Amino acid sequence: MGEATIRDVARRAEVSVASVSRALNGLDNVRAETRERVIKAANELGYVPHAGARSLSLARAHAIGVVLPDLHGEFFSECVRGMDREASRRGYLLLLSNMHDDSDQAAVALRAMRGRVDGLLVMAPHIAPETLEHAIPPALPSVMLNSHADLPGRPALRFDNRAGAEAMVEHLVANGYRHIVHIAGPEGNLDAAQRAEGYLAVCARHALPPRILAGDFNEEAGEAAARTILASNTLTDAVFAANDMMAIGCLHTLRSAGTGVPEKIAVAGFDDVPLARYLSLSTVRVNIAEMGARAVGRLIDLLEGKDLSRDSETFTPELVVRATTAPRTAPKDGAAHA
Amino acid sequence: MGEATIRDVARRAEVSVASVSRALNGLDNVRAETRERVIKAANELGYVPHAGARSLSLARAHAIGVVLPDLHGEFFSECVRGMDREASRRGYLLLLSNMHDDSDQAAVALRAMRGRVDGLLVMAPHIAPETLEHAIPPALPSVMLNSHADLPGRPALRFDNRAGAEAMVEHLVANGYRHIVHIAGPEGNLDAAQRAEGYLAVCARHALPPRILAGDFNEEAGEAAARTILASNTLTDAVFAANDMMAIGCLHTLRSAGTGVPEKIAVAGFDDVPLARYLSLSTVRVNIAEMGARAVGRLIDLLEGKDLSRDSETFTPELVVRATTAPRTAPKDGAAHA
DNA sequence: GCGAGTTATGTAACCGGTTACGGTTTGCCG
DNA sequence: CGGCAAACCGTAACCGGTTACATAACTCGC
Repeated sequence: MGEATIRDVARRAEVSVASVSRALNGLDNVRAETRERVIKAANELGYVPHAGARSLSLARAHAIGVVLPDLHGEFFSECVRGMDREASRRGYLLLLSNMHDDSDQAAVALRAMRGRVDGLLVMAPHIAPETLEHAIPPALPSVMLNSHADLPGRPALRFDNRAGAEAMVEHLVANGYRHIVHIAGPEGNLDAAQRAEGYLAVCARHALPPRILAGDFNEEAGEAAARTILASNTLTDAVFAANDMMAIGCLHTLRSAGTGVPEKIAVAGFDDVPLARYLSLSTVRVNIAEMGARAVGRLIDLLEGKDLSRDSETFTPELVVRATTAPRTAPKDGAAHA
Repeated sequence: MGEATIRDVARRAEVSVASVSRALNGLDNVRAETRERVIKAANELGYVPHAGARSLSLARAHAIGVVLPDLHGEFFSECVRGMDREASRRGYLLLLSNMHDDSDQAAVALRAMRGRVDGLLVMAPHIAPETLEHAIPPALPSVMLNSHADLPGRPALRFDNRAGAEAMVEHLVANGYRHIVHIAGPEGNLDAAQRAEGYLAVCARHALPPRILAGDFNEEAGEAAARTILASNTLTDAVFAANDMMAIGCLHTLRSAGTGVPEKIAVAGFDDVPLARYLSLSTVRVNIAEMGARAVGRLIDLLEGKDLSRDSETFTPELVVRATTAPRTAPKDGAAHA
């Protein structure tokens, strides 16, 4: 039933287990003829080393644990794709574990990694730093992605949501929009909070009246926000949503209601999901795959002692201007939506 | 440096390692007072059991390996999302490994799983069955996803690409289209081949002239196909692409060239990516997340001896009719594109 | 107060690898 | 051919858990 073990190979090649180990791992203190006998026996038995046992005695698993929150669509796959690319390039496997917005469950997930992985990649923008610090096994090297604060000894990689949001709102202002509404992301989410901050900063800078509608990163929130905007009698000539999905929901609802975008109201999002291009939605692009790959790279450097600087890194997102924020054509301060 | 081991806990609680193991694993032959002492000691030391060692002695890793090809966007994330949901519900972790279209690399990836996972989930629509069978460690229970043929002893889950394609082409015929071109997927890909089969079957059934253009599942292939169609003087009133991305590329190029969709040429895809809805693209929906979850469920049943029927399952995809295949309005056999 | 029966605990083997250490061969030299 | 170093190889300990088995402690009935 069970697979062949190193002892089976040893028996068959008529050598000791030590020689088998040495031969298969390419150590040089093995006679060529012995090595061949071993390799032959291993092939005949279809021997595959038991990674678990190996990592136990080496204290090295050649795997890294990835703990992600519930990410949507592209975001998740891009992130994992980037990580996987770098990991497999450097001979590591990825152990995946979602953490469904629940910090107890997160702790369980993190503990389950002990003894299976050499390091951890943690993305938890919704969990408080002290909770997190307490949940991560202290001896596991780890790299944080987009998390709240820096944890001592663990480099953090994040993108500058605030700068991205500022760039977008500045762009709107430059294109003549003055009554810009922000659809916020979920409460307590760090990305969302930083994007809102950027929005507020630009409003303050230009003495524009800020207005924030609640949202949760889902399309429906964008639709609801659009209805609120249409129903209210507050002047609005642009909407900056905290992510693309909400922007898209908003865009659709506005257009369905006969409100031209961008003629009456401009719409902008954040993330640059593939859909955005097709809808000509102006947005802010974050190269999440690259960040994932970089995070894996950093972690492995750390594991292999190649990187002793535990510095954090910030990725600056890129403004992507498309048709939904075309320069305002109506009179400078003319009525948009009443 | 290293984390606390079970022996440290034993020492501190002044009991033997056996008692620690028993106490922490909830066995009942431990005095209540002893158990408390052990738990206290474990907490004080921040002890977390070493999963690798544990799985070595239990011969159970509580992890399952997932080997996927290079999937695009949503497809990948949906698949992994479904798997993760079911896996974490049942207390398993996912070990992820991409297999970049290269069968040697696939073999390496599969071997690396030995001794880390209890079973395997393999999606490899591009790898020959015999190669695959040879590459999978024979003692590892596994479930195949969308792979070529059935492998003995390993259940396969797949969706009925052929039926989906037939449904779509029948729909086109029912809506009055007679000159339907198919944009094929990559050579050697099973999904692609089956979709083409479905297309050919319906053409034969209605005595329509089949016409297949090469493609590779990427958007550019759809664009190229559109240009070919526009340039050729063969009559064409509908395009059925083997996946949505090619359909979308085709759609854009046709419209940019002033060819109305669906007035002049209808366009249909396969997969129902989120984009499809926004572009009103008719397509065929496959619930990949559900299939992933089901695959994990089957595998765990198999591992835990709950499912001894090694039957394969087929998921039937669902026809999603949208605007790009609206009923033909022009004269029954009028000129479409010359 | 003593033996049987029950329950709690400890000792040590084991899972499948790696590797320090010591022993045996081999090769080379004088 | 003796002697020594170098090369090769085997034995056994170890990684950190689990658990069969042996042993100790405790209960109970008489």
